[in-house]
Amino acid sequence: MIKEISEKKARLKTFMKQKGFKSTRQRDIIASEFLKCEEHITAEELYKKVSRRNKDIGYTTVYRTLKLLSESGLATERIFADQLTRYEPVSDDEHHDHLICLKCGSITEFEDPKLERLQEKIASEFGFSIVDHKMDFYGYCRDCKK
Amino acid sequence: MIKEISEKKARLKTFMKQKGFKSTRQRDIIASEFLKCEEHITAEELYKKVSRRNKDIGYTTVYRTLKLLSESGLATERIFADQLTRYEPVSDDEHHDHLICLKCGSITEFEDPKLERLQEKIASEFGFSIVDHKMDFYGYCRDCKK
DNA sequence: AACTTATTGAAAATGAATTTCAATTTCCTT
DNA sequence: AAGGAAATTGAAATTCATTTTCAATAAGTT
Ligand SMILES: [Mn+2]
Ligand SMILES: [Mn+2]
Ligand SMILES: [Zn+2]
Ligand SMILES: [Zn+2]
Repeated sequence: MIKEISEKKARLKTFMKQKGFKSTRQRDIIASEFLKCEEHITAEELYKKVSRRNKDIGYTTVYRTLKLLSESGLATERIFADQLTRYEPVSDDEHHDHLICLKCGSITEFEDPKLERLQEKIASEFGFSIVDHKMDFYGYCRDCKK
Repeated sequence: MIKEISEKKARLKTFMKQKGFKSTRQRDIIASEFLKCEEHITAEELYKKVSRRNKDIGYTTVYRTLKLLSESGLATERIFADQLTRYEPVSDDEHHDHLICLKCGSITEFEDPKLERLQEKIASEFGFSIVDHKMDFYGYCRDCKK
């Protein structure tokens, strides 16, 4: 997993070079912190993590770097019911959906090919071609429903 | 359908009386305009419709009345990818999901019991009990995909 | 009519996210 | 290594939808 992180950082560097963006100390720190963190993090949460050791890195730069990570394909933006933009590291190109607990806030991921196929089928009945979809379940997780 | 509207307005009145809210000219106008309008409207859009004939009704009151309509069960709040809060009249307690066209912006509604059942099945595998879900498809409608 | 309570609209406030801008840094070219 | 164009940075200002505040007004109860 440490290898995976440096591999991703290498990918980011390639992306930046290709786009004419510059490598900076800030981007490196923010990206490292992001890539090793738990999933579905907000800009503010990441800013706090980064600030712990680097008091000179600005809020704005965290926002900008998270955008950059999205553009490079290393992060995905997600917005759940609280309307905060969250980011999660992308592991290859696997797609997944989410179960969000209304009590503890935990987010569980799942993937179901049957579901994806059914979605395509429904869409095609309307002559609709799906580019993307959002599928979030809100309710109570095993621990919270008691 | 005109009967349906006045029926809903009656329901709203009952709700307001029960909650100790007052009937006002503004609420009546806003609710009427909302209930007869096309679906998935934003506060601003409704404000414009209302303002056309009633230049004295404030923006804030439209926001507040839309909230009231939600609380009374006559409207549902929906947020799609543009992050604007939209409201749609609720017809009984039927549930539906949405196909949103990325080109023309049209929103098509659908309902699929098979999909709902599959969702329950997936959730139960995680010991998760669903309270609500959000399922939006983004892509191109029949007309726009050419 | 008198009175209590809710409602209204304008303006101010909120809060996440974006933009602006002058100072600094990166990195390409000599 | 030095110069210089172009990108980046952080703080502060701005945006934009939505909410809150508050004094004036309207509703509904007695
Ligand atoms: Mn996820
Ligand atoms: Mn709908
Ligand atoms: Zn939980
Ligand atoms: Zn379309």
